[in-house]
Amino acid sequence: MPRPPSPPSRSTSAPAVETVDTSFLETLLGYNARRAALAVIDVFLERMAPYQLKPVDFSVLSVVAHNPGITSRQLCTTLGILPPNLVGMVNALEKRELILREPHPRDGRAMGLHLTGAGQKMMRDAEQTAAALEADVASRLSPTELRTLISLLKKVYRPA
Amino acid sequence: MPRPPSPPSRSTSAPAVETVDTSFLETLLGYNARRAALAVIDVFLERMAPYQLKPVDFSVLSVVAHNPGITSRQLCTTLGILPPNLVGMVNALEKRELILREPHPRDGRAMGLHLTGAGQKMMRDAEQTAAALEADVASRLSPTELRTLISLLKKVYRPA
DNA sequence: TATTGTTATACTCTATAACTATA
DNA sequence: TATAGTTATAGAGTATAACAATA
Repeated sequence: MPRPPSPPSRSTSAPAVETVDTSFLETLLGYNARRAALAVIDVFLERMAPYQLKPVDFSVLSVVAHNPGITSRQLCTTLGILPPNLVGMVNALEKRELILREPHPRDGRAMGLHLTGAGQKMMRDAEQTAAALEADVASRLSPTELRTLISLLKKVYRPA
Repeated sequence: MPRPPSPPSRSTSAPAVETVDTSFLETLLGYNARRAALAVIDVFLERMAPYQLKPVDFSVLSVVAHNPGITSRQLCTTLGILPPNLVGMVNALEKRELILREPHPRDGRAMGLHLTGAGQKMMRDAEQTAAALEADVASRLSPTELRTLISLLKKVYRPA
């Protein structure tokens, strides 16, 4: 198992490190996926600030919007959030009158989650903003490249 | 601004929510990139457990391995870590005798970071394990698709 | 005056155990 | 008994301010 090129021999008068070599990390999918996700999230935080929504809040509201009556448990499973950690988020969103809990029609233990009128109105704008912001972040990709990228990402994390 | 198909009319005897619809979130690059990154990281944590390396530790060691003499400041800039948060990591890696601090040749304030012999030996195995693990996670992608995916991700987060 | 490394500290995120009320 | 929602709490991860030594 050969070690490729001999290291830059630190014992010379070489200037320690001038330009940092990250070529190995850049061969790793995990490294690149994380950097890309963080880049998008940075812009997300800026542009969604007017709505006071962080990515998790947005995900919760969006899933509730498209699945009225969904239970907390279902939300947790879908988004990979642990139940104790969801409670605070839902409480906060309820205090902001964007979301509300109603008794589940057939399970006395569960609560169905719904958007309020204000919540629905806000999410229409917020989802549009999110889509626009992503298009900006991915502006160096053609529409076809973006579709390819998303489809390949799904292949990585999707169960089947 | 029309609202597409009428909602599943919760007021009927409909079963609240049966299958959760995440189709909107799945159109978002940020959502998909984050899910994919988390999927890779999960497997990373399992398979790198024998080395007792979390993703950050691995990144630090890998960059030091390929850039002997690099300063803490350079490491922080490269990996997006804040200086106060790097201190503890380097201390821990130093205590494990994988890394060591040496005075910088030309800057009395700075310390150059280097891998120990044990650190170099371990990272040769660890980097091989990381590459193998990623190939497994991306097993549903062809080699060409994986190359495409990584190249598109770089286009998203890279400065230029 | 500016920068490197560091300490102290606070805030957020994520994780575990255990309780209650319903099933 | 098992599950939904909740509480309390612990542990990572991430953030800012400030200081000593050196540039």
